[in-house]
Amino acid sequence: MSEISRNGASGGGPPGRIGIGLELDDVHMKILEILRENGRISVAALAERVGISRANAYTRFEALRADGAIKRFTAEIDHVRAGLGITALIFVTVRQQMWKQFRAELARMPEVEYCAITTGQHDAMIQVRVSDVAAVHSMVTDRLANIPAVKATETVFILDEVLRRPYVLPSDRDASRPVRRMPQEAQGDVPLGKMRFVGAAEGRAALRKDG
Amino acid sequence: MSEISRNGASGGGPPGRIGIGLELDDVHMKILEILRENGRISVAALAERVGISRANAYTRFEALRADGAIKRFTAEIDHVRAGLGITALIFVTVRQQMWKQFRAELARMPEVEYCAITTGQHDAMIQVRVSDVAAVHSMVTDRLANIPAVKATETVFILDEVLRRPYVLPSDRDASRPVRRMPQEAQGDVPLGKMRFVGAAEGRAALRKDG
DNA sequence: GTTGAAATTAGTACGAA
DNA sequence: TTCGTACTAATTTCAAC
Repeated sequence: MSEISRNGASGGGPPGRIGIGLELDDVHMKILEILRENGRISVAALAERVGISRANAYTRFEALRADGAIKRFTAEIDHVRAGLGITALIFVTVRQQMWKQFRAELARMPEVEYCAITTGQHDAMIQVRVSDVAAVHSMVTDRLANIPAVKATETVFILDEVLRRPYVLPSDRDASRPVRRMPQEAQGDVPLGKMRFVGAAEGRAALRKDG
Repeated sequence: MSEISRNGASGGGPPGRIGIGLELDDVHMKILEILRENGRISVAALAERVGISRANAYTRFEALRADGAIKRFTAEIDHVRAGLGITALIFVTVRQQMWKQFRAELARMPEVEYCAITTGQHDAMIQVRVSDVAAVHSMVTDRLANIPAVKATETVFILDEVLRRPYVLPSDRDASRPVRRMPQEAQGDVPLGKMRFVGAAEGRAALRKDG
């Protein structure tokens, strides 16, 4: 089990603490970027790449860890090689006032790699990795459907994972959005009809409170 | 850019090689599990936890890396702390025969953390992390809508990331599915109406070929 | 916040089981 | 293959600046 808090905030920090604990400067950001692409780099090498002293690098490294800005270090596994060749997304509609139960049941399903609460038609999206399609079917019909909190599910299979980036930081964003434009002038000749934003369903705002 | 191949297979291996390069035994699996929860553990400590010699651990560690079973080591960042507090899922319908262009454009969008091709109503799901909701709007209307390959989009926001596990390996699965049951007897008194599996749309099978 | 030197640990090589 | 040991290189810690 590894529950992470609202939008990932205060991952490793002391529970109950709200707000920022550490003001992240450019050097912190650079450290995070490097650690995202190489989580096993030594702090000494990190210091050299960032252009700071080793002691400084150790201090900042520990601060980032303690603050929760770095949640954990992990190895990305090739699931196919590991015997889990099937990935599926299951969109779940959850009965109101039953989120606590839903989350508890999720914790008991090791096949679930990721779960997010979303706006839109469904309430949650879970990503599962299993060895074969039969296991997806079993997962949905045996386990999910038996949870009273689950009102309905919709399952799609992932045919290909095109992209998985560890480089998502504000410094990347700046490069792609050098100028902040007004939506009106930016849209120009774009056919707006092909876009759709889906907000939360009625009464959804209350759903997070009892989770 | 970090393109990963079909369902993540042969991630770091030599291109063009098909099939398994390394038979993964229980010891390999145990190593993968430990590295998923602690990507910065020393090989010496790894050897001790697995119960093998250091030399053996180094050999296996390198083999897993070279084989591509371990794709990379990375630090999981708290995106809120890093200034990217908004996460959204954008479901994209892609015009057939234009996947190559779509993928090329994706590579130029640093906000995109993950992209998968799926069955179901839409063709792809992309996950983006940005600093504010305006950036999502800008992303969808300015950038995605201007891609000819994009026929339509549907955007939902992630309100909370409940779970992100690094423990998805067959050994977990075995614990949760100790007995392989037939679907019929397994379903029992489950209301089947609430589940829905969504296959690929017509003509979708051809989509991956020109990607 | 930086540098440098001591203590510790990591990584490599190689022979034996 | 795997293990154990010895050897070399690098990292981390700590102290002074």
